[in-house]
Amino acid sequence: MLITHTEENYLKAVYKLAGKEKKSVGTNAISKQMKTTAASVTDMIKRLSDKQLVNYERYRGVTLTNDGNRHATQLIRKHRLWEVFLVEKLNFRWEQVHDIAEQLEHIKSENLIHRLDAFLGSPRFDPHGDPIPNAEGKFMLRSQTPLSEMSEGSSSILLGVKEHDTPFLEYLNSLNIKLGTEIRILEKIKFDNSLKIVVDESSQSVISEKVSQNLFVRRK
Amino acid sequence: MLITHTEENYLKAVYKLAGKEKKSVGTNAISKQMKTTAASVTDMIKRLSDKQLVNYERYRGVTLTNDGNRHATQLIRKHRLWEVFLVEKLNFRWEQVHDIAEQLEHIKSENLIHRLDAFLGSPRFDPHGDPIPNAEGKFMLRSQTPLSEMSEGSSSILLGVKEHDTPFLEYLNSLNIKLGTEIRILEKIKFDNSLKIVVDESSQSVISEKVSQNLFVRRK
DNA sequence: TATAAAGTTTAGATTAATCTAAAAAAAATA
DNA sequence: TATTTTTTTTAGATTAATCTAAACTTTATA
Ligand SMILES: [Mn+2]
Ligand SMILES: [Mn+2]
Ligand SMILES: [Mn+2]
Ligand SMILES: [Mn+2]
Repeated sequence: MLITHTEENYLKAVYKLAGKEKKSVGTNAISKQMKTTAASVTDMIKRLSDKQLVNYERYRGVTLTNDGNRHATQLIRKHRLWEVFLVEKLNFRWEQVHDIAEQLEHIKSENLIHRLDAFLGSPRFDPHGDPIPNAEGKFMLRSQTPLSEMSEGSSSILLGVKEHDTPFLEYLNSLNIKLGTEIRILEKIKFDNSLKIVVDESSQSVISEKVSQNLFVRRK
Repeated sequence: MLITHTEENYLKAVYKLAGKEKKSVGTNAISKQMKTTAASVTDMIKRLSDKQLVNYERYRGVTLTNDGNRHATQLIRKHRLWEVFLVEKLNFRWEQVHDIAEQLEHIKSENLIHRLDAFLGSPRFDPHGDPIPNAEGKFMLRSQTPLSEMSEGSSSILLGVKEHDTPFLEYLNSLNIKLGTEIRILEKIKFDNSLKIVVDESSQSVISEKVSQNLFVRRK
């Protein structure tokens, strides 16, 4: 059964919004994510439901079927593998790859993705620290904590970022923060939960709570 | 100005059918190439004409404008670079890459193609021996002759193939013929112009005139 | 050169994907 | 519980890309 480019993007949106609790997703939430209108979403949901990719009842929101979930997971696999390719082989920086991967993830060829994976050495994480599901759709989980929950005086290593948008990643570049960087919390400012940090035991910065919530770390 | 996936495919079709003499191309020829109907072609041609990508006069056929020609050439550049990537880096065989490259050629990112070209070492020819235009759209020309025009007793080296469809390339594989292979003509059969050949001074075969017309060689 | 054949365009539909505006249902709240 | 607010759906259009059938032009040929 052929799934269009657009249908694939809706599946990804539902997957993302459902979270790991796989909760039911509403029309408005999808329309916001997809930058379309609620009316368009209702239309598309009916189509996905006809194709047995989502479970749908009027006014009740949608969940992915097993088929839909599998398809969404494979899209994420492709997206993240292409991001690794772009960074590792073509020397793109982590803030440049997402939009190109959004296009590449729709290329249809099982053989291609199988060979790409092998060429890259079956990476387990993408350039933003997100896990890459394997061919069967299984993710490698690892324990990570938002930096915002670490205590004053602690040192940790950056494992991943929550948001991947370019301005945020460029901001991290400007602070010399990248995957693997050590971050020590000098002081937590009580007033707004901003953090005074030391990056790789060299440069000192202050970051807002919002930034610290978007940095996933492990205790060093 | 945004050019759709479909519009790009029509531009490529016109480019191909016009040949290097850049002759005017008719509606039926395009519909055959694109596997659509003449009516669809007329419709699309009007759209391309509105976008100044083709010159069009009713009942008179179309030619590419400079813009259209530049765009078509860049598509061919992308297609052929991706084919090189698939063969050189992902170990695909030459008969497997065309359909995947048909998808990859539509990925939009100048930076991507620039880096891909560098990663591949700026190859001048693709896995089928077709020249890859440079970033300015210039092709490297080289003199090559169809094997069908070589004389009895001559030895030559395979530089390229005219058709790239999978069954033809698989047939060549079965004859141990690939780019760089030496082909010596033992005998030209007068009746149907089929050729008795020796491949790499080891295996002997008979190929039809049609096959020999699709093999481009240089005298050894 | 008149007629037939080939090639091309127009007319009118269809499908996917989108929109705005209005109606309907569910959820929140007074 | 009645009313208001929010969310979702339906109705009706629009645009890109496609089709079939019919009309029209150009080219070939008798
Ligand atoms: Mn991404
Ligand atoms: Mn990523
Ligand atoms: Mn090709
Ligand atoms: Mn090729």
